[in-house]
Amino acid sequence: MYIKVRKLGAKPGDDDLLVNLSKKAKIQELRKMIQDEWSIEPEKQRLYYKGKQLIDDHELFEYGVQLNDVIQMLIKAEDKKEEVKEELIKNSTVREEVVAQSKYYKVGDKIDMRDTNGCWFEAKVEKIYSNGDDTGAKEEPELFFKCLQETNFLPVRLEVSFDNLRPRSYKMYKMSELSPGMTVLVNYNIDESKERGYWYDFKIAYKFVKSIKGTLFFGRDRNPLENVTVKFVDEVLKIEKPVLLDERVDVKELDGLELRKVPYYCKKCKDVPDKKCRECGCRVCFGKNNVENMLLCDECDDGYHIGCLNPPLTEIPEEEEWYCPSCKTDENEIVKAGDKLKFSNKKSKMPSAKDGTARDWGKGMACVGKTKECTIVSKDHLGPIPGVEVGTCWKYRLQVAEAGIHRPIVAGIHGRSCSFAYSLVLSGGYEDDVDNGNEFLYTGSGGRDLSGNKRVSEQSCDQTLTKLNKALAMNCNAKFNAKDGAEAKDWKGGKPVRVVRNYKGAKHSKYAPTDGNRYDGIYKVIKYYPEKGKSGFIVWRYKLRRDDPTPAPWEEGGQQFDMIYPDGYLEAQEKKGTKRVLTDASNSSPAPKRTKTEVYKLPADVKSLIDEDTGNAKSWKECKECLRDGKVKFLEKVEEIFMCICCQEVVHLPVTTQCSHNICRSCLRRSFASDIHTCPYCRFELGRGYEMKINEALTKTLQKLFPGYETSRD
DNA sequence: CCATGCGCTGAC
DNA sequence: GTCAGCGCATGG
Repeated sequence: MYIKVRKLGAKPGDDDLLVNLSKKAKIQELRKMIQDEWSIEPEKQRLYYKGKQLIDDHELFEYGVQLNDVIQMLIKAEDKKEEVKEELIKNSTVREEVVAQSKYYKVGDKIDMRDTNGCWFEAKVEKIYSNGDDTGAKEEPELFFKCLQETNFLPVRLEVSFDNLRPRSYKMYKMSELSPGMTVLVNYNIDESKERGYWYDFKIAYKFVKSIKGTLFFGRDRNPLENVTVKFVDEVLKIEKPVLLDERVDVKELDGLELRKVPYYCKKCKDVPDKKCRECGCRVCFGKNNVENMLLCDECDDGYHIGCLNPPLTEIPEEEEWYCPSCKTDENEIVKAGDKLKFSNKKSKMPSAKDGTARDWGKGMACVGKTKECTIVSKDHLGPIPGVEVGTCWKYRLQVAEAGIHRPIVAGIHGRSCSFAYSLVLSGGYEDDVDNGNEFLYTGSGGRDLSGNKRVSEQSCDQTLTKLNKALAMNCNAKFNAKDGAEAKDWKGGKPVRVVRNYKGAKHSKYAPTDGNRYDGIYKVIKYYPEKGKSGFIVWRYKLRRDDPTPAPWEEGGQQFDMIYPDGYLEAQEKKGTKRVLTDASNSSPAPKRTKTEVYKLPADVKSLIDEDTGNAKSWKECKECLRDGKVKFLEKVEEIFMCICCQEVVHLPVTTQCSHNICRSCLRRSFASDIHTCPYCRFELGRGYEMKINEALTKTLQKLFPGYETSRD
């Protein structure tokens, strides 16, 4: 498995260290590799993953580190005093606190406070005290300020020194007011410079027409990060200096000032208020309301309304720690927060946890998990996946799953016995398959002895028409018959099945790709019947025939695209290659060629439709900027731009409002609470009895761009 | 929770 | 080339 190490503040991809490690590797092994490559002693490496500091003697696996994940590294400062200071900023001390007075701040003040990453957060002063320690601040070095973050979500309480505190910024600069040399407060994302991030101090070096470039200060030591381009130039704030209480003038602007934008707390629901969310909402009711009565599990971080618990609680429990019903079961194993990592019950029960396994399972691609998930359509979506073309090739099944084409990683059929089959893979794993390209005979699953933790085996008993076999039978446009099977009179009326061919099918089929997995389009079940297979046991057989407007890859006009590899895979292979050359001069296999991205040219019909859609001229302009990055990137952008704010999917029968927002008509209708209709996105008043006119041009464009768009909903 | 599964690769 | 046997995703 390969992962990346990135110095805190480095640009993604710029100076990332790609390391090939087993997921069962210990943290010290990772440190050793960092030392070898970057000459940074292990003691000086502070490694972070998902907010946890990585500790020696634990495996990457235990922290849940996955393929291509990024480990952040902060290089520890030489100075011991600095560390003490950091601790002071971070944790409250248990020593006696004496209430104290500040010349600059009083309790209740709206301020900005800086955390150890150098990010400024809106907060209020809760308490000012001294405990005899020196905080190292220039002014009022003896004082500690206990501040509570102001946020719509879960507030953090920090105790900061004078230097990490200042009056709340409120003045928004106009572009014309900015000039080189100014130090301002900006929004920036250190990991993904194009995304929204947190708020940092920033010194302007250059000013361009629509952007500013300069130095960003981040981290505890205000490390300068040069050549940073700020994306959110409309949100640049003036930094306020501390003012003596005697000289203070009240700032009216602070009343009713909205909180500054920060990255979504929840990427799933994009923080849309009142939208129920199973990610960030209560685990029982999915509601996000009533946050003050929501308990967070100290183990899994999931939230629960006290009233939703069984039995419900009437008030927040006194104890500092609380564990949710699903984590509480292994109480004796729970380790205090900040203490060593807890060994999860599940992981300790896995076969690899036992000694005696000679083989290291964590190295290759055999046991890695998904790093992406297809959310364009739901898991039970029938038909093509918008944006995925016939002829698309992926190296691994895992990627096919991530693309949403065929979700299981091993199983050949994806479906639900209570509905239909959605997709299948022809991989030559069953001896009774017969592949003639436009038509093939597929074999059901089961009838095999999988004991001994196996995934495949030879047939050893009769198959039944249940589970996945039943699901695939349901696609056939005929009355379900679990005894004799059935045949469709009108086969095209059956439910669509996405079909993938795997290179292993080449054993018996000339239609299989030479490598990887290829999406071959939509097929339908003509008939299904039980029959004695080559093994002598009964298998269920399914006859499928292609029903897809796009020519198949083997037909005239059909296409087969360049192989898609997992992110970072080729780089990792390349690296392995060079390593081998260094140690063993005999072998120098060239690294696989990278595929060049080809500029995508819009088809003429799409182009004119886009021109017709004047209401979205600005949005389309933004999308078109991605054309040079290729078709995939362009479509991703279109998806992003034209996502409905209510249902989080590509807008369906969209209405374009006067305020230039696109919302599904059904979503818009649902959002109207009173006679006065407002835009659910920006609250712009659309007027009484607003006529929800569908944007025809946009609808048609989306249909053209995403095959299957029409059927992708309802 | 448990059962299922047309992948994947190191070891032999 | 063959094959044992792992974590993972998914459904029930």
